[in-house]
Amino acid sequence: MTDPTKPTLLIVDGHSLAFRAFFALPVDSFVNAEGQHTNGIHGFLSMFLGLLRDQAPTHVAVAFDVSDNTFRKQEYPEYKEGRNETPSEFKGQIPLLKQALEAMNVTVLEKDGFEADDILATLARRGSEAGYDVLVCSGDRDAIQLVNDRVTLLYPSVQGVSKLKRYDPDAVMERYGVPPHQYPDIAALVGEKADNLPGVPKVGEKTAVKWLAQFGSLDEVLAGAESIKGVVGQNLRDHLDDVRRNRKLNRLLDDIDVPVELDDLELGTADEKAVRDLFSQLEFRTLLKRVLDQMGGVGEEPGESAVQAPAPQTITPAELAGWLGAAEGTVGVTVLIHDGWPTDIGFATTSAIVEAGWTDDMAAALRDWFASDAPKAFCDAKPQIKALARAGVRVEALASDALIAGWVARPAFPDKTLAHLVDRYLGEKLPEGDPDQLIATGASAGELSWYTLRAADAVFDTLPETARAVLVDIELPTLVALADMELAGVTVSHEKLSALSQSLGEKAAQIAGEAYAEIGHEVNLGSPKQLQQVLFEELELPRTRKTKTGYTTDAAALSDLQQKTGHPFLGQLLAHREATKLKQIVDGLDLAIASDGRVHTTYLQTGSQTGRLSSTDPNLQNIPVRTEESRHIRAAFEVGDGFETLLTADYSQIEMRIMAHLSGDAGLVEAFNAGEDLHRYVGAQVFGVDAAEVTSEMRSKVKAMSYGLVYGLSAFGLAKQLGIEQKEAKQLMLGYFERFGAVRDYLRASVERAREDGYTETIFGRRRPFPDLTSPNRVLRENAERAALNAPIQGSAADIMKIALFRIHQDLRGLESRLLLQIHDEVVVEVAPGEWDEVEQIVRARMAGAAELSVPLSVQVGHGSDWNAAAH
DNA sequence: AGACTTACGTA
DNA sequence: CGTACGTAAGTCTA
Repeated sequence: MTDPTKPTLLIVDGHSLAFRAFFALPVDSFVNAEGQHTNGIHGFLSMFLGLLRDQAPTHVAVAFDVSDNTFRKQEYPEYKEGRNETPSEFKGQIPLLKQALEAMNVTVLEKDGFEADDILATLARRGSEAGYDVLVCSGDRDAIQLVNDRVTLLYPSVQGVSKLKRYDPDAVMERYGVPPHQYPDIAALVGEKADNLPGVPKVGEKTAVKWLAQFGSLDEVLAGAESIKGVVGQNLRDHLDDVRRNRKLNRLLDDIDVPVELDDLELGTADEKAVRDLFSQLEFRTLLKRVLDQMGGVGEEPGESAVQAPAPQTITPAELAGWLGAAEGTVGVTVLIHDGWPTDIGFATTSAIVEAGWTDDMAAALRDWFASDAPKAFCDAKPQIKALARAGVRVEALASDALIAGWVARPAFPDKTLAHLVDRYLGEKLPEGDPDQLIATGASAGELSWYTLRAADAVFDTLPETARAVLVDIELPTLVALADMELAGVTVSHEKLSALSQSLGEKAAQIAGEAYAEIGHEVNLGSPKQLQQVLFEELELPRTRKTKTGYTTDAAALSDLQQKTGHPFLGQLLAHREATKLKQIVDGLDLAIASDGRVHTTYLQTGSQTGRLSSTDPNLQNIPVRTEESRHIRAAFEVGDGFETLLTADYSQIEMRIMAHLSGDAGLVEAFNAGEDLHRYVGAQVFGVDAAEVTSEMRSKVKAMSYGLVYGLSAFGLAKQLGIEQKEAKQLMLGYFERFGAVRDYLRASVERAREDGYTETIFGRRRPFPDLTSPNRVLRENAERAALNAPIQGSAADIMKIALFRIHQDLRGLESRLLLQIHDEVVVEVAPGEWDEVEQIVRARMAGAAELSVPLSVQVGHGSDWNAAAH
């Protein structure tokens, strides 16, 4: 590479390379908890560290442009005009990059009135005169002119910033056909679009090289312009001044006053504390490790380099209780599972690892410790806690779950595995198994526990105070409740479902037959593509809203078409859709009934960006309820054997109440405190009539408006939903805000606040980053605005329900009754004989008391032998 | 087989 | 041009 006896000076164009890195790395994958984009910084530093490692420079400097106000701009005001605006996600990365370089004790240079390339040129000259090997790293082609026997250019290739092409004089000759000092002549003739320097029309590299070879120099080309034939010759003659101007502007100044001595650029060691602080804020784990490894020098934290896990000791049941009793601090735990049952177990402190296969003796030896208040850290605790529970081991004192901590930190990009967390937060590699080996060759249960413990700590350290409270006071207790709910499952009647499935199937078949008769042939009614053929080409119905691949056939559009044309096929299609959809849900549900006659969903605690749960396999949070027919499905959810009844409890208008609380809108707060029918009350206010005079039409309008508010509904959307003119919708909104203006003020202020902070926060401190709020892209920005408007409201509701949920779960200890389901604002409890009164009291108190708002939390409770009956 | 698209169920 | 999810079927691509 470079001569080891000579000092090597590396000079880097910071701005141009960070900008290339910005476009090379996915912008959305590099966002820290504050919403700061970091892809340009990350990409630059990664490349920079690679340079330090591979080129081993002894002296280093990174140069930046200060502003657009350069001597070139003064000479030619159009210089660099017409460029696209710098993406907002990139702005703000440069100051942080400079901070990072300064923390690494790398000299950062900039000079008012000049570009980074001029600093590069000056230092390259001074370095080569002083006998250094000089490496110039820039993404600007003008830097090619700096190449000579002592100066090599490293130029990023199109594949990305990490691949740098070396240009020495021979390489320049080979690529451009001229020696380096002549490259600006080519550039002057061809022009540079990025700098808004037009060249000679129709002249490209080929022609420019030919002329230079022919005439010897640019001056001679210009002098001999008369002799060049054809259109290009004329073009050249017409643009002589442009070429001269280009050549003047693309000459890099190698004698500007850079107030630094070469000795000052000697590469030192990083300021470890500064690097740690900044990289922790930027959430750069891997880079932190690389910096400390490469530039660490003194003061490395003990243990930091010793990332080798302690050797795992296989332990006997007899020894285990003693080991656990002696362990200090939080213990990392990993339960390996097969078919829901434990197969292996491992424990780790920061300094020791023990592990063993799962046996009954082991279970007996563990039971007391797991039930004790000794703190335990898991990674993805829920399935492990469930497996332990199946084996008769109850887990108390869940101190951390690394996976959930990672989600609380970054709800948009939750790390899915321990390996991700170890990589991101520890900057280490989790030993990987060979997937071809039948027996795992990767980390053992004990080793996984060791990584889990350290990763959980590392994630926790990055969390802001409020997020720590969310994790510890809300998420972890919720997790324990969810594990029990999943284990319990809910009884679903196979008999009811198969009867339903059959009748829905017959209904669908009959409707399909009628539909085929209507259009004269069969068609796959489930195929949007075939339906488009039928609707818009055969039947020649008016086209609907466009989709990516054609025209939509969704229910709203079909109803609309039906209104317009009255074509019978449309009604048949809609009815068929409904029947098949229901049948599909029924069949899916039936298939999910386990051997105990119950359906056990899995709640994803890290599945949403707002803080809500989601439910999968099967999803029990979207069981139909709206139509009469669909309620038969809910009727198949029954109280289980040995229990007396199902209890359902749901919050009334919880999101509107939260909005009343957050906005402090006197009218809305009063509406809730009045305790009447909310929409009737609001309707009376908006339409200026007595509550008794609010018609059902008025009521449904304000109801739609109220709900829409929470989602950032526009007049357009409101009009569409209510089937009214946009003008009327606008009037409705105006009337609404006349009475409830503080709501609008709150919503606006809340989005503005989020734009400044880069994130939203719920009442309980759960944060969600919104980097797109400052995007220049209107669609992205407005989408982010609506989501940011909704996030604190939906998220606060989720927080409240979680708090209620785990408190109910705790209160139900000692009773036989148990929680079964959570559907966002509703819970379902299976009540044991004789426990109704107590259970109802617990549920009401815990739900109503989950948060102290300026309006009451109203809870509706019902009971019945099935879910449908209980809902009334 | 896996990714994408469309459609649709819930709060 | 209404937020947050999960599932299934059809269709396209490898």
